[in-house]
Amino acid sequence: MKNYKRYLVTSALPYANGPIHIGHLAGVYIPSDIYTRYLRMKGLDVISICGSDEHGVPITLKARKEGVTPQEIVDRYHSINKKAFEDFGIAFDIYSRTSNKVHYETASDFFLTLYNKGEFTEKSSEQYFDEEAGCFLADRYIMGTCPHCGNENAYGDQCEKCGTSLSPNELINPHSTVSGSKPVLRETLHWYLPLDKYEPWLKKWILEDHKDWKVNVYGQCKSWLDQGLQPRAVSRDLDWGIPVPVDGAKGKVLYVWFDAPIGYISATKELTPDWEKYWKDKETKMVHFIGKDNIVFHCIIFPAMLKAEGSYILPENVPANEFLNLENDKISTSRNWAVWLHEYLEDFPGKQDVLRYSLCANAPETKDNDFTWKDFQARNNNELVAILGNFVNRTLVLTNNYYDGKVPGRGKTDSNDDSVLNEMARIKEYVETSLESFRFREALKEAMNLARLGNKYLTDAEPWKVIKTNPERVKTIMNIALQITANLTIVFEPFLPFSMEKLRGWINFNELKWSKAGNSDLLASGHIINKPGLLFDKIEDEEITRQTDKLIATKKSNEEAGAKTVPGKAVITFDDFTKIDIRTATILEAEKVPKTTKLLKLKIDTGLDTRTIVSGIAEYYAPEAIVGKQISIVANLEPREIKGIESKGMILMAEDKDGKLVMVTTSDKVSNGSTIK
RNA sequence: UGCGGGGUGGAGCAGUGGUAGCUCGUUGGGCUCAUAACCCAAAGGUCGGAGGUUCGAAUCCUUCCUCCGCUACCA
Repeated sequence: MKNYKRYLVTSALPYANGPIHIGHLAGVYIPSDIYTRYLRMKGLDVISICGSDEHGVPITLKARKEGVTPQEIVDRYHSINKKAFEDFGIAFDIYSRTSNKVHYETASDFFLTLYNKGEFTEKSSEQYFDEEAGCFLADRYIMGTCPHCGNENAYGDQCEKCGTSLSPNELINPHSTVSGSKPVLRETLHWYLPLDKYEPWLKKWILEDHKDWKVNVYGQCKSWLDQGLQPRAVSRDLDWGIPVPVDGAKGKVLYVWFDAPIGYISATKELTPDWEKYWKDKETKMVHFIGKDNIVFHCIIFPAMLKAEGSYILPENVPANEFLNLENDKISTSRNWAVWLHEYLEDFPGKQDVLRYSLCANAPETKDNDFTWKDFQARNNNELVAILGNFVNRTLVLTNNYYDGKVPGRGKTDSNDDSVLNEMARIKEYVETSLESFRFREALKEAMNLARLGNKYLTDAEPWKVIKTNPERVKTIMNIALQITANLTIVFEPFLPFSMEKLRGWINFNELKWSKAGNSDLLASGHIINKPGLLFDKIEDEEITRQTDKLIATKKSNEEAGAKTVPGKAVITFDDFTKIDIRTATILEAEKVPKTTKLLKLKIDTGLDTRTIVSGIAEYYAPEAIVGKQISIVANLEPREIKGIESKGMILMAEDKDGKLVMVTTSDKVSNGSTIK
């Protein structure tokens, strides 16, 4: 393993439009915190960088919705999240923000360097422009009718009703959410980073030189590289963000994905005047902690930017985690399906380490995992209380009883003593190896094995019995139990900093050097320990029930919200209505469109003609079951090509609130082509 | 749909060719220093299904099913 002079650890910048939840913690911030705490304990030169990502369209939308400025939004969540991290002991050296002056300068300079080196290509394209407001509209600023489900409040990038992703020019009757006017297409110029140019280099750098990356990360990169990279726009027409620092770029800002990772650099600048040695010296090891949604930015785009700039180092590893679910359901901010950090601390004050422990022990390192309150309780009661807390308690109580809190001297050891002491040293190595390779779950389990070892040692040695026959021997036993306790404060420090601080206070021990772990003489004979308390408390069923009830209530209110029928549409004239040619028809043939999940190709008799219609009903109707059925169709809809088949018309379907489709038919059989009015 | 990542005892996971392992839970026993905590033992798996390669497969190949993420068809 190469030895580096210093470490630069970055954690994904949380987006400042909402609070932090357990998914963020488990995926990114707990691993990065454990890693940096460990490196610091080794006495290495390490800095941990994070901050709020404060640009981008969703923040401006949220601001508009609440009638405040974007700055107010980011100020709010920046301080909430900064505090949440502090409260949980996530020890960044700096928690900065991308609305800082130093970040504006850094990002502008970065852009200019690439610009002057001719690394960008320029291209103009047609985008929607709001003539009343006098600005270009980002996708999210355009609303209109969803061509799929008829929802009149679909956004330019996605319809939130049916989940379809859209592009603005697909919307029917698009209108600007800024002024309400109908936008027009207008030419606009943007700068692109030609990722394709870096493809050969990226292929070598990742696919050949970094085979050691986690399989999910490597696989995702390989997939992108195999498909071929496209130039990517680095600017947007928007007024919230960092202005593009060149002439003729009025009203244009850096695209948020370009500006955000540079935030790592500017935060470092803000932290130390020595920032360049962390970013530009090959002796620095840079590690990005992120979630799986961020892989492409940190493994492909940001490295390409750094490479294009030329003077920066590249990440040595990008240990991305998968996602955490909550009680079998995706965590979702908008559905309030989450455990928010600030709420957790209100319900479980002082129990940061319990959450840290259960999230790390169940971290989604190789696949999506599920957080359940029952598991949380079990981890606390059966592991933290029963194994770690109990061992510490047994040891300290016995020491106080027998020796009045004075560490007894160790006499001659027997073979069992020796093997326990050797095992202690070996556990340190295991924890270390696991941490170095970003296997935090495993590292934590190994650390817990030290407490298990201690429990077993006490039970085997039975000092409470031996004290009656051979008090000298008990001194040795208790000395060893106390050495194990002192060791626990070191190996658990990265994982459970709050509890270990408590424990160090009880045993008057403040040696936080990783190199001391495995040492069997941490507490000298005669060393005085204090009266202990309990390291962890049991969590009763009622507390867990309160949490699950809370979630059940959330689910219920979501269902009620979802059960609302689609809002009514605007009034139309009778003329409008008569334009629609609705008639009965019969399905003659039906077959599945190959390589699709939802599409059926139908041949139908409309009374006027026989025609083909492609319909997205395959999930609800089997082809053979619907041949011969009489249905209703819109006969005069503009033909459209779907998966290479021309579809002439649309079959009427009733869609209920969970998206189930049911055919609209007549109650009695009528002849094909009967009009419906 | 395409691509990526998963599917291993009740739960959560490890295990990339050589007798299937860990933590928790369960059952039985022991101990009493300890927050009914601790220690020992046992039960529990045809390693998603089906084919194949091999002396030998959870592990390699083919194919299918299924879950998650990104992506795509719903006129």
